[in-house]
Amino acid sequence: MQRWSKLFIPTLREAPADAEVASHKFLIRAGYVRQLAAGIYSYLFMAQRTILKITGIVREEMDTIGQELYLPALNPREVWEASGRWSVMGDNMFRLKDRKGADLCLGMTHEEIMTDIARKELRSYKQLPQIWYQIQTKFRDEPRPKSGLLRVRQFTMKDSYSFDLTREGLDKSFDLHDAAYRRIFKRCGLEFVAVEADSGSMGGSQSQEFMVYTDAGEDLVASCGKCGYAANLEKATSQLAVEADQPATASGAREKILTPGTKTIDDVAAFLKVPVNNNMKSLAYVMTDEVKGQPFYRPLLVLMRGNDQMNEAKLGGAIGGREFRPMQEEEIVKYFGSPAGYLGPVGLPQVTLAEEKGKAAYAGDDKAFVVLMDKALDGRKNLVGGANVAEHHFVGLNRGVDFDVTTVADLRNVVEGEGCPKCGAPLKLGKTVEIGHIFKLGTKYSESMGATVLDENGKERVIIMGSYGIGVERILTSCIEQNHDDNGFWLAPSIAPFTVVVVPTVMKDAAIVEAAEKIAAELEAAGYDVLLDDRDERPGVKFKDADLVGIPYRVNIGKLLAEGKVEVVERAGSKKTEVAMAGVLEHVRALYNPRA
RNA sequence: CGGGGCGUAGCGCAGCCUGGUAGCGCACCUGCCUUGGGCGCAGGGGGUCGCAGGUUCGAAUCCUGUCGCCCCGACCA
Repeated sequence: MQRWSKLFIPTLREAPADAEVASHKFLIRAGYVRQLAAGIYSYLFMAQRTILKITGIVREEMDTIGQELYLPALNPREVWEASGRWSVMGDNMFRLKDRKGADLCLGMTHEEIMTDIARKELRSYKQLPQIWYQIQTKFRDEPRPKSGLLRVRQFTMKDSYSFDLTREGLDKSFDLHDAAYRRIFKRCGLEFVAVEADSGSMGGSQSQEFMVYTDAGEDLVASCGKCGYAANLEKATSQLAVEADQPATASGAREKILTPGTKTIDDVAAFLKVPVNNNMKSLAYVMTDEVKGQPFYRPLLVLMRGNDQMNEAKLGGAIGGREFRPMQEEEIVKYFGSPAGYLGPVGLPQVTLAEEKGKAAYAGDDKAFVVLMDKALDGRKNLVGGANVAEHHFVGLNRGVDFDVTTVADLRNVVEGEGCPKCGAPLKLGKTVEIGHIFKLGTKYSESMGATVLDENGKERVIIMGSYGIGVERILTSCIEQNHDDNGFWLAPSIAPFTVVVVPTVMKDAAIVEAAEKIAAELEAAGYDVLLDDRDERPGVKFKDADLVGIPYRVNIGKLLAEGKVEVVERAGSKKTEVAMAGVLEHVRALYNPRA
């Protein structure tokens, strides 16, 4: 049992002005955390207690499928060079030098270190499969830390890695994680969805994210209430309504039209009286490419329907993970010979598509464009597009006649209400926070770093890996986002810093204090984490604090004691019940039994 | 990286425009009072006005630089 009067729980009546989201405000107000710098927080007593409970649950579940390790956060450059990520990670990686001038970094994730152990130690297929996990601090120099503990530069991650000989083995390791993650999040009291996701810069094939719906989220998830389909916007697709094409021009060929002052798609559509989606908008980018090891910038043109939004993750995937950025004004003039607003694919020099080690390669000089077309434009006729001449657009554009494309790909963002790709029911879009991510890495790291074993035929085989993460603090923040009101928040008893707070309303009343002590001791003995609010404060202060700090159950001992009763309050829903002294334990146990 | 905002007591803010040596509420300390939803009264402690430089007799206030923090954007050409 802990006594509030002895603890450091610095609650605040007001939240700092710069706190925006609920979890940030309440973590500060409830005395859980204090900020040290942008995206760097100190966890005080209450936060640390719940973090320990969360990691306790994570550890219990992970121990059923793997083994816990603990790896260095301070990493030498060499390990990250071995995988190629020393340069890929860019400014997101914290870097430093030791006294000898050698480069070090702070780990953002631990594929490299785990793979390094595997390549040095694993020799035989008989040692596989392995699942190794750790709970470690991760460091990421986020370009923009925000929303309290939601996007930070230092945080706790449970990360695990699986090592298998076969694809089937990887599938099994993946499924084990999927099941363990569901158990973990459920035990933490979270509502979550598992969604198809983009595997991003980590590389890999199948990828699944665990998301929590909250307005504080940064990711959009498209989901179908009918069949259960759910996917990150970076991956989501939909069934689109068929749209009517424009009739061909009178001549049957494309025609160049003067369209003065029409710099946006909407302007053009209105001017020509053509539906926006019969317009083809041209987005200009430059991408990094290389020929024979020589890197250079290559122009990239993306063709989309007028109303559609391009998704950068999808674009990145469509160009094989090459880096890209929007073209700047001077570059537009240089590559297109036209000012922005009138760009189109007609007459541009274009690359040819080659195949290199199973990866798409582009052949052509540095003036040659890669032209990508969104799938929604596939088969469309007589489109409107820029003429690469100021104040002019073409009508009657047709692929194969007026222009060619390098690749057709799904590049657009799904819009709410479009048909589910599986069952056709309308899709919903919701903001979410990512709390976990599991994916099949394949051989990306084991191959580049040389992690191999001998199989039963004595043949060298590259280990097949998976990588799996959980953001520990995000479990806490998500719980608060999902369970709060104006007065504070409540956590699931499994992760709350205390399960019950016992509140004697008047400390000068010996009978009340005695009864409170008795009840607190009784609950403690029954396995509850009990906080006794023995502060000499007015009842109102104690009640306000109790509501604020996330404890799911409260027992008030006060004026009802004259009748031999106390009051049990369930924080979620604020349900109050009068209970006889002797029945308190039984009543609370019916709400939650820590030993069940 | 682009744009915007803010740095004055632990928290929330005023003062700055129009320079004259810093204030309010909450919190904190002492005493009295009160005791079921942040009670009341009295007294008290606490601030390099983010930092550096400049202008001035004099700078929280004006100027320059710098650091920090927050928000928006970094797809619709």
